[in-house]
Amino acid sequence: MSQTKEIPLMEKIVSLCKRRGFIFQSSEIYGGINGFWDYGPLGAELKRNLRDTWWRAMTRDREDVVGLDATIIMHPAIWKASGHVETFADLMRECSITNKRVRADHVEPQSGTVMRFSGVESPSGWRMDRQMAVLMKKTEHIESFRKRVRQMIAQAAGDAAGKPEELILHGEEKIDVVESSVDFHPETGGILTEARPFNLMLKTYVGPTATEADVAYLRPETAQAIFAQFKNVVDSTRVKVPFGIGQIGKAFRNEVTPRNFTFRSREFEQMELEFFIPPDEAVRLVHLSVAPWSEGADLSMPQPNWGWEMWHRYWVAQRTAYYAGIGLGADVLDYHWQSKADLAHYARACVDILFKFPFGTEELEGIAARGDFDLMQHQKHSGKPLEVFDDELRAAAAKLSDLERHDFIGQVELDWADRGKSREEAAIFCERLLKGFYVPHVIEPSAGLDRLALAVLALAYTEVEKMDAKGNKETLTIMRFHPRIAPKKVAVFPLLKNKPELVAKAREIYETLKKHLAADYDEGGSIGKRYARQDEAGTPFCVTVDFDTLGEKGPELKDTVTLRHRDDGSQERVPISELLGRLLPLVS
RNA sequence: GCGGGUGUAGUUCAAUGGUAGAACGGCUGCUUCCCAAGCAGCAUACGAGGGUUCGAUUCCCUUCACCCGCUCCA
Repeated sequence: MSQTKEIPLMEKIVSLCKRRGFIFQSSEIYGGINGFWDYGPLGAELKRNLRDTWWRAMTRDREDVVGLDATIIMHPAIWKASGHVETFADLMRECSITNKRVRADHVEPQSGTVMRFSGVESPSGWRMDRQMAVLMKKTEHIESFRKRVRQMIAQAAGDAAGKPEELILHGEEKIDVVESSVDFHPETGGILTEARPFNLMLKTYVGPTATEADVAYLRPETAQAIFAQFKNVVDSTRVKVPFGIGQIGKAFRNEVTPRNFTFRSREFEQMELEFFIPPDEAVRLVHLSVAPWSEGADLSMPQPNWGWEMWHRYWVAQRTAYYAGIGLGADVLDYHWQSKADLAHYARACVDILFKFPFGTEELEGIAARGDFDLMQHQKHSGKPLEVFDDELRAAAAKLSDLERHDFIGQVELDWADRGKSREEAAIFCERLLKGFYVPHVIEPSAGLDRLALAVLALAYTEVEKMDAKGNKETLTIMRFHPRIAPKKVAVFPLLKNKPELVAKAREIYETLKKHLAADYDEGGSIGKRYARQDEAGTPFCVTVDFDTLGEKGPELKDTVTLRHRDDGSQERVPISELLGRLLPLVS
């Protein structure tokens, strides 16, 4: 048994997920389907708990956020407005050696000699018998060309091919001389594949005819529905900026390479908040200045004079506190502030909250300050105004003198010019703003539920070495979930299953507890085995009914049970009547 | 999508051109049993399709899935 072959952590987690019913491969009996995963009984509970903690923290516990539950398939125009379809129109071609992708209409014409290799092999025995055509540029020396080809192949093949300089190229021959050809990759010179449309949106047809006119998409993010329903929410709920709309739901992406278990899958669940705030210009008009952010600023309570930057920081702090509340503390999280160059053109700032997964530190959530880009896009494409009206703003604007008004507009034009916006755009914005109207800006904390589930699984996974009764070393697995998110909160056992009095009492306790929290009942195997089973399920508490419970040792222990704690195995004696009161606060 | 690797009970592994064996887990029974105790018994697997062969889990091809590297990631 002490056969210690080191199995990577991720593999152990995947095994446990299957063994205990957290996560299964989708459609497994048919061989599985790439990029899709199912949650088993324990996983479904875990995911539901996570979903609930988010919903509670982001909507119910707040006065300024409301919820939405929109459809997965929406009007295709939404994806045109959002920019998602644009990529779809792109025809992409790939270098046939490195698979580097270029837009078909962006290939620069090149001239040179086309060389063909019939294969390559390395001293380690690796070989590739594929024919490869590569363009040798006019200015390129044959030796540096060969070196470059070897490097390309080595890189594309990864570790298997070994060192690039040791690769042996076979069957080199000149096959053509081309002038201004667009069939070779501008960087690598590798011959390009046929152009093909490239888009990560999953496509379907609405209606029975299934023609091009019926094309619709499964949403690649839940956010757009929130923008599309912005006006309805505003009109139906008396919300007032600043406020947010939260949504949890499935999204779909035709990922090129689903990887890392459930981390990148093709069907996944998002938890997104779009939090709408006034543009800084409106804040300045009403409050004369915008609160500047600096390190250590008080972010505990939103203030009326906050601009986008404070709001953005506020949400980073809120989300960090949320993660801490379910056991993901500062020690396992990291932050990546995107540089100006990485940012999408419309975004003002974006921070990724990262988790230290076994396969690397990867994104759990992105919190973006998106300006008014989204609502403006939908306003433009739908032709429906998505402005809000603000009495206070209009009153403040009305108080301005002509000179102050002029100065204000001038300042806005200057600021906007810095962000590449035209004077006309600034003028239209000012005109509306001074009448009390604006299109809200947005802060978007967007989290992946499946990623979060994977993170808490990885974090919870703990192995404990132990000597068994025979003196052999054995490894026990404990899933140390935060009690709030644990799939099962408590398990109830009779010490022995062949004593009807013990069983009856345990059943009675179980029936009572399960009305209030996710409970489990188990009488199979020895008591130690049952504890171990619950440890693997991550159940934080176990309750055992024994002979003392029945009063066999005297009246003072009658109607008390053993309460056993998962993380340290400690036990205490608790009256049955106090159980629920003890457990409920710990798990909710 | 490209290259490499891997597919055998629920899990981790073994063996074999003549249809598979273990450990753990699961189930049943016995046991005043508090941390995977013991005893007895039971069930469960060659990813899928095709080919070669008298016969394929084993060899070949295709396919699917998983892992790694590249690529992609609104």
